Amino acid sequence: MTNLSMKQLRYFDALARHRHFGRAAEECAVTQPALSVQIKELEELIGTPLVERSARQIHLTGFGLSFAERTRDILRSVHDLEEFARSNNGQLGGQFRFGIIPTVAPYLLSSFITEMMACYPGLDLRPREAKTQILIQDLMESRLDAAIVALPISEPTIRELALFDEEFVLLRPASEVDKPIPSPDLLPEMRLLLLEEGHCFRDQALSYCSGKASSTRTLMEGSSLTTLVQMVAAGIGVTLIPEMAVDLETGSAKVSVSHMADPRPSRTIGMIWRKSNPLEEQLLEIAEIFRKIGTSGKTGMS
Amino acid sequence: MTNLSMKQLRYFDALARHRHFGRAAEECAVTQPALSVQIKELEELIGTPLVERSARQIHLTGFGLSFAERTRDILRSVHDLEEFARSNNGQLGGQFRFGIIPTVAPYLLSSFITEMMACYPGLDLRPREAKTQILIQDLMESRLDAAIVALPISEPTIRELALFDEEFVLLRPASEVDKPIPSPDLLPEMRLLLLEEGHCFRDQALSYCSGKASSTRTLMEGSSLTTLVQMVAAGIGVTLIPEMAVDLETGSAKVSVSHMADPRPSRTIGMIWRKSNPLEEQLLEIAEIFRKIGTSGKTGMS
DNA sequence: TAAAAATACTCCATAGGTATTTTAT
DNA sequence: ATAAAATACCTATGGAGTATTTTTA
Repeated sequence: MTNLSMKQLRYFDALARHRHFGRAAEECAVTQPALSVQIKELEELIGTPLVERSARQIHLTGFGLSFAERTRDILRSVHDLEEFARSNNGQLGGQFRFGIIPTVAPYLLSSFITEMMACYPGLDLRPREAKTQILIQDLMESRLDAAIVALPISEPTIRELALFDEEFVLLRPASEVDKPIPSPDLLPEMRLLLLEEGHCFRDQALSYCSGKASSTRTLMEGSSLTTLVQMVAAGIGVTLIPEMAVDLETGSAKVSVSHMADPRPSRTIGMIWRKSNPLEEQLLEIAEIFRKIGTSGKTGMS
Repeated sequence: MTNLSMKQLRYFDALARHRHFGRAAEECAVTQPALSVQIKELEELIGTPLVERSARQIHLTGFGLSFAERTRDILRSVHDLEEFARSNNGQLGGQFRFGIIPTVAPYLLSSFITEMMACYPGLDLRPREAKTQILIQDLMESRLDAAIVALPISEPTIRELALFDEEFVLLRPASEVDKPIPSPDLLPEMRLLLLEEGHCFRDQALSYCSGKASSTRTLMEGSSLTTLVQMVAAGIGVTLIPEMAVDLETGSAKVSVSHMADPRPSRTIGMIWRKSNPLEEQLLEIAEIFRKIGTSGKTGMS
């Protein structure tokens, strides 16, 4: 005698409803002896009679009645679970835990969530905003299913898919609007304002300046693009921001926006996930949604 | 592929906790391939991957996480059910639905319930007060597990167990206290007051009067012993009541209580249940409890 | 006597074990 | 190269079927 089995519960539930071994067996699509044996084993297993047998009609014992109620509850839960699973056939389901870096989140996350809710009504979305390294860590330790970051990230266990490029534009104080576009090398001398350590965008901007900036002591740091923009407006220096941040961040600030000379600086935004994730097909679908969000309204601007 | 099995849920739950096929298998006391196969079949059954396999570590998919939560809930319910059953090994459990006739209930039911609650703390007591015929009907149709009635009831499917006899005593107006004890035959002429049709006690009293009373038009009926006692006190007639009702019913009434001449009238109170009830042993225990209640404080009175 | 459940026995499906291969780090 | 899961194959358990007996109303 091992453990309670689903079969026993199903058979007993049918018996409790029909009060008749033959009809219960019919409902379960087995023969009467098969059901009888299972019920008997169930009673032996739990050590208490559940059924009063008699020739014409059977009854449940008082204990059997209580047992039947609980059994029914359990079977209902199991049925719900099966439905929950089947309604999800091959689809993404349950939770979708995804990360997004802070230099993208403010501009795309809300649209993305809106779109995702429309495409996957049952999905439990769990967004998380953090710097790239944190996201990669979370991804590899399975606290996230996917993340939106700047590529490449070059982790052997991580798959990366490029979605779109975004240009960096130069922000200068409004007073400098008519000055010529500086070369990348000159930016540090103009007091290039950067995000604080740890933001990938900082590194991307730095590398654009050929790394010279690291030897420059005039640059300052801010913890968000909004802060940087305000500092530029105050005449403290210049900065680079992703083009998609322009509308939101420069709306009321006294700054001038300029494209750098070719080759224009840019970064690649992409989605990453564990290579071992078996739902690659669904993740590609989601990546397409994000690509659509990231590129809409952009045509003609860059 | 048939239906979700308990085994699959147990294996998956272990896997979700250990995140390791080998250790999950160990916990389930099976080999790793056995568990792997079951998990794979579970995934096929529900049509969605639950687990991300990789060489060093495995993870659950977002859907797998949700599935694991529900699985755990179900297994907890099942475990509770098993505990509920085992805590009850061969004991009476769940509901105990019992009936009791109105001419016994007021005097013994409260003590009986108190005692039952002490002896069977987990038992869900469902008492029901009704006339004998109703109780027998309910018993045979399995709406009751047992009943306290006056014997015999002589139903072939019903087992009956005598518990104790109770004497009927004569109640006359207080003014008649010194008159001699009448013979049974004379009671109708003294205006014998009876319970209304359907009470077994009415029939028992009538049969004591040798059935002559049925041809007598002077008797009156009341719907409760209390009513009869009040009518006797008002001088309307005489009545017979069970001895155990004396204390409660005659406390403040102006009536005289007399024992009839030998052979004193009496009835047998007993417990009845379906012969098919498999818990006879437990029912006998309960019957003993009722016998104790019914005979306590009675010694020396009859 | 008849309806219904239990029992006896046989068979087959399937769960599980062992040995091995595949995979990913 | 190694740890871990998947696969292949075989065995044994146990669940289900058929035929029959027992029970009881």
